[in-house]
Amino acid sequence: MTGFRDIRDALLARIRSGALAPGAVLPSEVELAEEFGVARATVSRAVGELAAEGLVERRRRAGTRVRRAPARRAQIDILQAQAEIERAGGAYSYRLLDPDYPVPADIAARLGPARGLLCLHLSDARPWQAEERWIGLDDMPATPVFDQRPPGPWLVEQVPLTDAVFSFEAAATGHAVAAGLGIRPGTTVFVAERSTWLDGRAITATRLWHLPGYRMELRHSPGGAGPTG
Amino acid sequence: MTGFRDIRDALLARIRSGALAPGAVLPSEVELAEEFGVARATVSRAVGELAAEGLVERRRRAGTRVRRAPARRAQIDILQAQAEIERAGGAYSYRLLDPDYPVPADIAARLGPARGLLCLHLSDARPWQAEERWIGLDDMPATPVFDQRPPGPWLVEQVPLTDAVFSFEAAATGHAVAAGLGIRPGTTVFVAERSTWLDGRAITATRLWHLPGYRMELRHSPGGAGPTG
DNA sequence: AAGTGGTCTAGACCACCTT
DNA sequence: AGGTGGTCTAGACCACTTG
Repeated sequence: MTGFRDIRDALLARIRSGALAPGAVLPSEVELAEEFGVARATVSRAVGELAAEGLVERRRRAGTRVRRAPARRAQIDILQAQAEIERAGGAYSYRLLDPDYPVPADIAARLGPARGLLCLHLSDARPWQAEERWIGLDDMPATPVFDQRPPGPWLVEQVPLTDAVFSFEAAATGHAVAAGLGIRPGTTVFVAERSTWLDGRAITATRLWHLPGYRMELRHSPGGAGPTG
Repeated sequence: MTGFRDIRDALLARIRSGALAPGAVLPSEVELAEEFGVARATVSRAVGELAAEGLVERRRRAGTRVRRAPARRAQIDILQAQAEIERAGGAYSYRLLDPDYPVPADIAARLGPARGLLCLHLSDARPWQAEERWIGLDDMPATPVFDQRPPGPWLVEQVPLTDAVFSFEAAATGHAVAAGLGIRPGTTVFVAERSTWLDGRAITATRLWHLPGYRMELRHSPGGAGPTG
């Protein structure tokens, strides 16, 4: 039996091989349905997946075209520190470094009155990631002390689903962060920042400072199958 | 009329409000179809989107549950330098720095015999990004000189769709890259690396070196609507 | 004006997994 | 064993946009 995956993969193969070159128009859904001997809805789902991945572009009346500059669209799963450490085979531990961490101006502008803290995620008792965390005080239930458990999981439970803005950069560590990580202050490292929004209001912001040499990796596979190598 | 988006958004609101707490089981598709007065396929599409975003987990017979640790899954669109510069309002230009750039061992291990080059992407005639590029020589049509046009678009046309592995890190610039960017050698900057694979064979690899202060930003919105703030 | 994709319906069968 | 999600069908109507 022919499923929507078969059709999606067949079209993907045509694109890869060049049979459907960038800019080319695909046969219409009706034509593809006849060719593959399936209902139009099945074709629609197959082509819809290719469109969601940015490989083709669909427009009513104009039809479906292979994109000339395919969006290299990758999905990242942002893991909590504990999950990432344990996936790498390390034993996770946690330490609160500063329960009353200052709130910089740019964060205050976003969050309004906020509480700051600095904590450390360790792998096999070695520092692995320093977390600056700021939590807005509006409309937020009384926050725990976070001296035993990290703030991330608690926040996820309080506000399970939110919008987020991520940014990644190379930035120089301040004194507190460097001391926590055990590196020289001013060392430039990889920083991942996340701001979390609910209904247009910022709720919490976090900056995650990694050790020198850290890499964030992600994979992208059009069509779903993972890279072999 | 009730569409699948309405149902998706209604369920999302229940999850956000806590009416459907983490771990809770959603009503079955049949029940939701009755509640909203739509066909089961419509409910299925709505819940399917939430599942694709990692907000709920579906299992046959067991039903659909709200994930306890929601995957914060974000989609990145990796832009070509020219597109990113022009989107930021700059005038794009290109310069080839070294048509015979050395191939480091780790790249050679992946690509086999390869050609290397170093080039520069400029915004308003100021260096913006240095690109180290290596192209495998197997099964690749004769490569142009790349003295006028960047290699990225040419490769996209040759091999429109490929798997890719991305990585991001903070790394120290070498002499050639630093000279191209006009910064001090050894400066640690944000680096984005991409390896491109086709059918398990590496085709090309690239390392993109940015200026100090560069940030890569991306947004994530469960359900599709963008963050308001 | 006409043809394309976008969506929905009502029904059906199946694979899978929990009970 | 039975209920759940997963998928497909055949048909329909609609929105859009191009020619």
